[in-house]
Amino acid sequence: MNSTTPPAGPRYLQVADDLRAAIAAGHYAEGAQLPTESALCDRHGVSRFTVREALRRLQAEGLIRRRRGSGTVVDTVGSVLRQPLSDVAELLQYAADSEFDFERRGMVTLSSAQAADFAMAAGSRWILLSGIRRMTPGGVPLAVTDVHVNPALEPHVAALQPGRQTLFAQLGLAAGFRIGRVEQDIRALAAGSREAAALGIARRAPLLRIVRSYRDDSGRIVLFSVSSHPGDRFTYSMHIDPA
Amino acid sequence: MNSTTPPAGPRYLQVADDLRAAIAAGHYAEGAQLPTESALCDRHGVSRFTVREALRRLQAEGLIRRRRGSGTVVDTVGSVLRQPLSDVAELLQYAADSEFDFERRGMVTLSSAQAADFAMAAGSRWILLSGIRRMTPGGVPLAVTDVHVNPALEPHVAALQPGRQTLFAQLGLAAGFRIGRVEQDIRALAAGSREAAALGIARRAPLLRIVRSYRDDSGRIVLFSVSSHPGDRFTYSMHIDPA
DNA sequence: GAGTGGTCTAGACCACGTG
DNA sequence: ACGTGGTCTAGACCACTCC
Repeated sequence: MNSTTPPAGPRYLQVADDLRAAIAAGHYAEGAQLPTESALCDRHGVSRFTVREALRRLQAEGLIRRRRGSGTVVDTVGSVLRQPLSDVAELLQYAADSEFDFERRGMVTLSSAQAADFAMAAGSRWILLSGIRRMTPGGVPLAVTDVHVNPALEPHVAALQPGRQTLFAQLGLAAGFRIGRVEQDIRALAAGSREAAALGIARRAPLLRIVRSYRDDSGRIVLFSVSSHPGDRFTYSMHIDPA
Repeated sequence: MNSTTPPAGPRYLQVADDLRAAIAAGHYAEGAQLPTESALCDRHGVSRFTVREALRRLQAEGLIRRRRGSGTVVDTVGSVLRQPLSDVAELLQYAADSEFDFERRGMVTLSSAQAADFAMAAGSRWILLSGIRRMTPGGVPLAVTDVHVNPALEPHVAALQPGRQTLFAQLGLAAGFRIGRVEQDIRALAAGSREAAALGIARRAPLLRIVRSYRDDSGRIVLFSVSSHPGDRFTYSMHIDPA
């Protein structure tokens, strides 16, 4: 037997997780210099390729900023309502920062109006779960969300748990598929009576509507969610880094 | 002297441009298989590292989709109002798909309310340009936009041209800086009288408000823009690919 | 000039999808 | 079984920033 235990996935993810945890633990403050690439190579006993792949991930998450000649610095802000979105990991992270309660509402068939609204196929059938997302349990509602699950996953729906894990991640675990592409459409519209009541805002108040579709790695739409956020309480934030 | 002319930047960008052009020219239809990595290595006479970096860019743009074991396929949709946003190149591409007319409105100082609204510093001073973005000249307005330019760039403002090039790109060319980070915040709010009149919608109708800040590579905010899109006429669309 | 990150090579082994 | 893309090594040279 070997003295080392290499259980987890790629090494660059382990390096990235290490750095992320160190930043979260406050070992590197905002604006602080991170170790150089060669230092990280030594510390983790990996090649520069691996270290650079790890740093690439952190940069995509907006956690660090890099400049040739200068080095790598921590570049993050802690505002809770900001939702940086660079990759799927970040998308899932957002879910972990808030609380989701839902109830099953049965099977639905999309009308042509809904289909156009959600960019989905008219007449398609889905298992509907409705819920509310809050920053803290019992706190101010951040969004009212309708989650539509592919009926093929019916056997796993009953086991879904509310909380800080995305339904998508839970279904993936239970049904054994892996994440593929995520698409999302964002628009503004006026609150209807249902959203107004659930969010505690006026009818016709501005809403931010986010429709996300999640595909597995074979391209099948596993579920799509329709989230309505009160305009005065939610800002969707993201960034893009060059190259 | 050598027979080859290596004028442009990194080789992976040349490879990426070649592939992008080939896809645009229809040599690879939507869903078609692209050459394998090793084939591209041979064709361009570069290492696999370089080819993979090129393919990584195209994947970030949403142009291709890759799966281990299967291969690389073209994966694009041509809908005009969708705005995939994976990197700065895509952001600039969006501008090229629409038409922007503006006029100079003079120097402004941000009130504390505006500062909070835009996530900028109160009391900061900017050169204000106001304009309207349309899909086609004289067509339906897509957005009304206020562009705030850093006063340090005053000498170059007079030379700015309306049209299909972003003001940011024009300023970068004129003032000689390079693109750094782009950040954007998206929220929903009710139209005021100015937006209503400019966009031809009702007062208090829902608006999608996008605030974008552009930094050069030293972190200075070169300009920020505040765009208001009519909720019933504009959907912001993006996607995220795994890993 | 010393040190940083950016680009690049020529190999290697592996996990996965498809025959 | 084979070919695909995913991960990884151990080097190298370069552009850039800072001292």
